[in-house]
Amino acid sequence: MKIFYNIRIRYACEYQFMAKQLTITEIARLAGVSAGTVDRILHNRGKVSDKALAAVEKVLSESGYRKNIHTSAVGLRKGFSIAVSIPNSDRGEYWNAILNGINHALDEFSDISIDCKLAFYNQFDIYSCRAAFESIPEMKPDAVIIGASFPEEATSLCLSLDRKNIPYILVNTAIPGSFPAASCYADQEACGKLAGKMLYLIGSTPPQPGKHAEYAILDSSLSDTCTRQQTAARKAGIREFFSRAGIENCLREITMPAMNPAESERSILEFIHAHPLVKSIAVIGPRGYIAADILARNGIRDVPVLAFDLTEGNRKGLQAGMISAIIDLHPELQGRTAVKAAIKHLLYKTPEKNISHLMPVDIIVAENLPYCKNIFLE
Amino acid sequence: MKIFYNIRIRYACEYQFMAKQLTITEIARLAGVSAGTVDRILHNRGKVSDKALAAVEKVLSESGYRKNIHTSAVGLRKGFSIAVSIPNSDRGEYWNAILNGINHALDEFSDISIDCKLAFYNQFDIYSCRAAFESIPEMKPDAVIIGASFPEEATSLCLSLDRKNIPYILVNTAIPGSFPAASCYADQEACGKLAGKMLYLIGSTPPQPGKHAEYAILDSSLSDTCTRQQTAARKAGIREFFSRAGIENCLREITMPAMNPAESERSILEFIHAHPLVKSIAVIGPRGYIAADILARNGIRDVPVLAFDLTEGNRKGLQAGMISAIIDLHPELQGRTAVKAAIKHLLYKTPEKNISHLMPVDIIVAENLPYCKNIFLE
DNA sequence: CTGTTAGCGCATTCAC
DNA sequence: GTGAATGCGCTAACAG
Repeated sequence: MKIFYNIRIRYACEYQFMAKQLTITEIARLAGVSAGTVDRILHNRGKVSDKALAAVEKVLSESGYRKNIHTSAVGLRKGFSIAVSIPNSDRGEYWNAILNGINHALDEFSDISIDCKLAFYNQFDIYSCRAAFESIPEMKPDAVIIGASFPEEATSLCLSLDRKNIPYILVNTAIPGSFPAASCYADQEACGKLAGKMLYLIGSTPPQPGKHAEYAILDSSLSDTCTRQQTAARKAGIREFFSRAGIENCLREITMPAMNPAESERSILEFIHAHPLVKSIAVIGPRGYIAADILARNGIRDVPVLAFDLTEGNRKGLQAGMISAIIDLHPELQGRTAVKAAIKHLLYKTPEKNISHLMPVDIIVAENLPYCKNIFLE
Repeated sequence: MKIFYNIRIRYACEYQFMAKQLTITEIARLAGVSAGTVDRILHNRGKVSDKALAAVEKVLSESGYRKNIHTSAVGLRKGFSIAVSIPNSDRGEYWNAILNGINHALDEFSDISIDCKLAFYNQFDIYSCRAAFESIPEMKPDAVIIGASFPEEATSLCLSLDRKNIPYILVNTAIPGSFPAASCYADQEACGKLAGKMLYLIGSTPPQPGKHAEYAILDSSLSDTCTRQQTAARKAGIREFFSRAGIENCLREITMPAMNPAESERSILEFIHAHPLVKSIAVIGPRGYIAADILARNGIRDVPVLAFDLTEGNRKGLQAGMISAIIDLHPELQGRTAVKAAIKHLLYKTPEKNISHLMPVDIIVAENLPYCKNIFLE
């Protein structure tokens, strides 16, 4: 938007005035044509004389006109339909936060009538994912929001949508080789670097003499392909931080069989006792609170835990002091941004494609936890 | 908003459908009255029979109706005028970020025609503040956004606006005894606690044997009354963190005469040499990078600096490694939230008053700096 | 008290 | 090719 500064000094203060938005009627008047002609030009649906076109484009470029998407939607007198396919998840879990963001955005834009169809699938069941993805084109949506767990299935859905010329937006993960209208995700390797720094910081407290310190990365093994790629990127980021900081050879790794509590507990405790120099643990998967709980129940209080994702469990772990810090990838913001991108794409008819919306990554500790939930309250 | 879940199982996935928004005409039809009557009820501008009122309210409550603020603004066929009075500041400074947030929101809501008049004043010149504040009522604005530096002047402006029944929104600082439509600010004491934790964390790296560690709070003295109140709250927060953590008697304070570079440098260096146990410094004012620069130029590399506010200078200091962490109070979000609150207040005719919008507080380090700017990109 | 009416910015249809 | 006319959700003025 253009802002015209009309500054004059008075007393000791300056005044600015915002420019008024021009309307289509106004543009038409200035160009000496009718509103209908301007509209035809804006939507390039033909049958306009070169003379009229030149006149209108001149006014358009000089005035910095932007159409009012809300009245535009009213004029269209039809809603849009958006299909969403993401993994199912319980309240307080990661994918549920993305869903919250989507719902929030639909709410925020409730004046644009949007019919949103959701097809959930089981993150660990490739067949349910195929079924969900196959049902998407059948819905004949105007746009699709895709949260991928299985790369091949996602790619095939993207290609199918490309063929049908239906725009789609990716959340949480980018899919190489696809041509989304937009993708909304956090840079996992950057998250890893941030995690590395926090792992290092929380692990150095309180200072202790002698011996060099060690830091642990805990990976919970059960997960789908996309999640594994993400955790690999996080791991690489952590290594990158330590390597850049010149702290070599201090990272230890441990895997936790996520679906076997007894075995998990055994291997974590064994690891801790075998590695007394470990000063802090980063839990790469979303279940930091489970590892933290195991440590707490076994009286291990001097090994702070760093977790990923502000899930219900991690949040409670942070409040209880069992978790020291959480890296937040803003899943709600991802969902919200995806819906906004879809609306933009549908209402502005000639939008750019393949826009990457990189999420902010935040460190949540006990002190700022109470303030971190209302980022996009209305 | 009400969401109706219309779930049916198919393949292995669930479908949900969003509810359609009802229109005023639809409400009128359901209640057996005309649209005009519904409108009168929605804006309680009287002359409605009890019977009609009851019928409409019934439909209203059952349908969870929410009016479309954008077409509403169109129907009003008039723009609103908002006056903004905040301290002047250069690009990249704190108040400029608030202004950015305001401009961003005006842009986001450019379809609602808003005429925004800005009256800047000099943060350190009470006379310019009086002049700016006195000019506000003259503008006859529909709503006012106030950024206060001088409590008395702000209070008097608030009272004057109260008398005239003009809603106002406070940014950055709350003003006791006023009745704003909303206030948008960060909890400074909470920021202090967060700063305390970070000060402690960055100060404990690398671990060192013997002697207990000390931590410093650096206060730059030149500032207006409101800022002094804020820095006092931050200081209290830092003390609170250390006291709760059971780390007693380890905080040292130093004041820096902000307008005297030579004197600042002298007193900081003197302080550092007199306090060799100091492990890290929190700069309470917005000019952390100046202190950081003094340390860097004098070869003091083992005392990490914690700063407040993502100003241009602090941002560069962080990138250059002279500053270790920055506490961000999201000034842009404050400005944006203020405008949104104003719009809400003006368009929904019966809004609640005195809503506190508490900002999130974030820790910015080198690793997440590149991702922290686009929180509310459209 | 109430329904009707006109008009806002936009998109579309339909004569000319 | 083009402008006029219509309708969307909403508000406000007006006539009964």
